[in-house]
Amino acid sequence: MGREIPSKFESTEREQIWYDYWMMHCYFRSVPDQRTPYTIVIPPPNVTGVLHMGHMLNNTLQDILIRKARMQGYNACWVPGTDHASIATEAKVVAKLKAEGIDKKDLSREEFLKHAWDWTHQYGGVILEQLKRLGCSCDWERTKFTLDEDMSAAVIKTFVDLHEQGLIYKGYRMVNWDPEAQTTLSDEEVIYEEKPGQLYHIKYPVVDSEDVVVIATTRPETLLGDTAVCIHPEDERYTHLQGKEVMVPIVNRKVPIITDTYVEREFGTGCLKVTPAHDPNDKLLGEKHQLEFIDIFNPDGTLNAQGLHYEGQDRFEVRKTIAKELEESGLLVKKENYNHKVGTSERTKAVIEPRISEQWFLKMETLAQPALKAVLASEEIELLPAKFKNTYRHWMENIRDWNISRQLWWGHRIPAYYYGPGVDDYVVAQTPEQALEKAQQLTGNHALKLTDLQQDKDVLDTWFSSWLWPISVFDGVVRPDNEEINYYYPTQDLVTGPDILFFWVARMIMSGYALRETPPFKKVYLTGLVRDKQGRKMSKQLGNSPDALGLIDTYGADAVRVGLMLSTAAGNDLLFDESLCQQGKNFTNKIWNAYRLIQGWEIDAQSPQPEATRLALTWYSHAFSQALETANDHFSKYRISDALMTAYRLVWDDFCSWLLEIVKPPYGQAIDAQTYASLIGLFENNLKLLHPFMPFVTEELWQAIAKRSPEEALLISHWPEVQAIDQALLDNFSLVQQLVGQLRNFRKENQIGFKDPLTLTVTNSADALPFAPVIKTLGFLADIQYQSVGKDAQGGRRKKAADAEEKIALLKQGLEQL
RNA sequence: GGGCGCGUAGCUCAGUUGGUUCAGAGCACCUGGUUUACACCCAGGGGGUCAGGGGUUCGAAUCCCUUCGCGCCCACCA
Repeated sequence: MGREIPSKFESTEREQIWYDYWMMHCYFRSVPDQRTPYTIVIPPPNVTGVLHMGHMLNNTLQDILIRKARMQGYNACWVPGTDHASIATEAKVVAKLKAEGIDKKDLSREEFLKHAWDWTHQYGGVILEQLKRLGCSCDWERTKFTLDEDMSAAVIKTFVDLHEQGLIYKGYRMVNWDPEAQTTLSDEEVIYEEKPGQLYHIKYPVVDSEDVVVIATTRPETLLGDTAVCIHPEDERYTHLQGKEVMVPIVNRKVPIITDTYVEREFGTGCLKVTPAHDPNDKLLGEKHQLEFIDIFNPDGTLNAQGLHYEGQDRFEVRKTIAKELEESGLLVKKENYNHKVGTSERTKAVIEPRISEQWFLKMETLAQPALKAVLASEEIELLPAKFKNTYRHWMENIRDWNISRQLWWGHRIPAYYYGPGVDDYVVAQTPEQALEKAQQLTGNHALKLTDLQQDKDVLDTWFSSWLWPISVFDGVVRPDNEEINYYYPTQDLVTGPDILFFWVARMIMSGYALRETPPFKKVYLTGLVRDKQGRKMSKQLGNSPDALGLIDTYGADAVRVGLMLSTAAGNDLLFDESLCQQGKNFTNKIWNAYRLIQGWEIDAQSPQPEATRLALTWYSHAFSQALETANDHFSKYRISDALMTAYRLVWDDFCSWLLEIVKPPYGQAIDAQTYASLIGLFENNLKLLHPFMPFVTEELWQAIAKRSPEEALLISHWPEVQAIDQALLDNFSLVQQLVGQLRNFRKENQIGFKDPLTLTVTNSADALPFAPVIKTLGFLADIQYQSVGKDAQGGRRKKAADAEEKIALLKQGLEQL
């Protein structure tokens, strides 16, 4: 690169060039060696996703951490990858096929999976390419996908092992059914939303009597599945009904009136209809009182044959028409408006239907114990910010078994093989061959063939692969003693959003202790949500999410990174405003122009270094060390935003506004060689400090300063060391800064131009005037004269601040005497 | 219903064990400046009853109580 550099940093073009340069020389590649490892595993984004603000935020943070660690001499390893996201991806593929006129129902499992893989191959790499544009220095050769063969092997092995330990079981349970995706969801995937609804009061005639009971329900359609009516045993209003039967309207089914203290007498009519197949509480009642379970729904949320003449109609449609039918037959007493919480699917937004079905579960209680201890008692794992510890504890202490089966095709298929017609006629094994062997042993039937085995149709919850991520990416599940897992694991930091604290973080902690008896990471940095300026969550529906790549195109990746980091304390939401990117861009430009100034000077090897310059350079090296120390401290506390602001002010204010203004040679004159060399050295340190935040512009300037070999790239240079800091010197300089300000005001107030020479008279109290030559230079002073005014009273130790104030006051006086 | 957190300048936020580094930073704003790195700039400036009230203390943004406003998490009231 020649001496001429453009007047602006051409981010779009140059960022790409530097990224390719790094990639070509493979400096992100890490292999185990003598150094201490510093490892981060990426929260794998959805394979078919595109980069959004949340990704930019947490990946910028990870990149800053990994780049700084790399510069500090750690063997930095950031493992990238993507998640197959079974329900989300399957939903997208189904929608795409539908748009093409293909119904999933008409496809075989194999045909559907082929479409899903095609989709994955088409879009799978997109988000990773976008991360490269952000500047993420991941170890790309290690890129993993949660459905890769080795990842899959880890999942299957874990399932088999946990099953053998008796932790995985099959259960006939009430689960959250998503009629849209037609699969079950774990409790964590259900979002409860307050929704307006209606409370219907319905008459149930008492058998062999003119009497009726009135029940209140928000879901009248479920009466088709009613198998009892329940009252409180001590409710005097209904004592006379105990032991009798009622007739369920429409279906005309005789059902018993049962009593249970579960019923709240004050709510509604104090009389509860019991639908064991479609309500978790009713299920408990049903089991307790041995009631019949009648499932009235098809998987898609329409009614089945139990729905009589409503068969085939949608549940919400039936709710309306059934109310109408009841009204016509005079059984509807009233309906009132009522707000209630409705469970919806996190992914499809469909209203959840509680349903009884056969599912696979993982027992959580024993797994949770060490994970709870690790965060709360031993603090082997630290959550940042710590306020999430409470939330974590609450969840872990009340943990429920994890429903890990999903009625989907896109995912890891459950390794259970049925050899007979019964629901329990199965064996669990890693391969069909092993399954056959087991089945033969178990049944004693050695005539069993592979074709006699039927593999379970369900796949595993996506998180059942993600929870192994920090271990499986190093092949630590299948080969638990390999060199890589022993070297890289446990990882250091995990950076992710608090929304997946339970889905993912807690479960990784559990798998870490279950599989390796160690924590998967030491710190968890929980970012905030990215919100818009009005504080609203960014979402596609609102259309308030800026186009992430568009921002990079407009401002450059460095600027966007700085913009994001400027106001983001751990765990605090980030109110994002594009002007932050503008601020980032302004800073990029400022750094760029500082270099343009320096490199534009002629160098004169002969001319001596001015005293003011010598002093200023000394001061800046101390100021730099102090800022570095502060920034290091912020980093150690994961206060990334503060670390950046420290560097920002150092470079903008101290370096550009003070140092460069002092050393700047008069127009047309050359700079002495010694100063130039020192200045370049100091500027290089600035670049190192800024590199983790703004990798591109700093590398560009680093390479512009001198021709460097790939081994000398800034990316792998060494983080600066903190030198001894002379605090007195720094204090003195801040006096200088104050005094120069006073001088400027003095000129302004008295309308004295900068060309007019001034003389400052200093009394002997301030005769230790620090940095006099600097003051002379910056204040455009002709001279500084010292004047004795008698003995100075120096009684005792005066406070530094008071002393300084006095000095400034005296100096001011000196000015007024001019 | 239970739990956690927040409220400091116009905006976004620092403010560690109460005290002369306590009222701060960045942005925004106002005033003045540009033939000589950068107007994506420079110099200066204004601006806060630290949500309201009460208490503890020699002393409170900081600790306690209370009211109001906001956010998040958990929970089976039909």
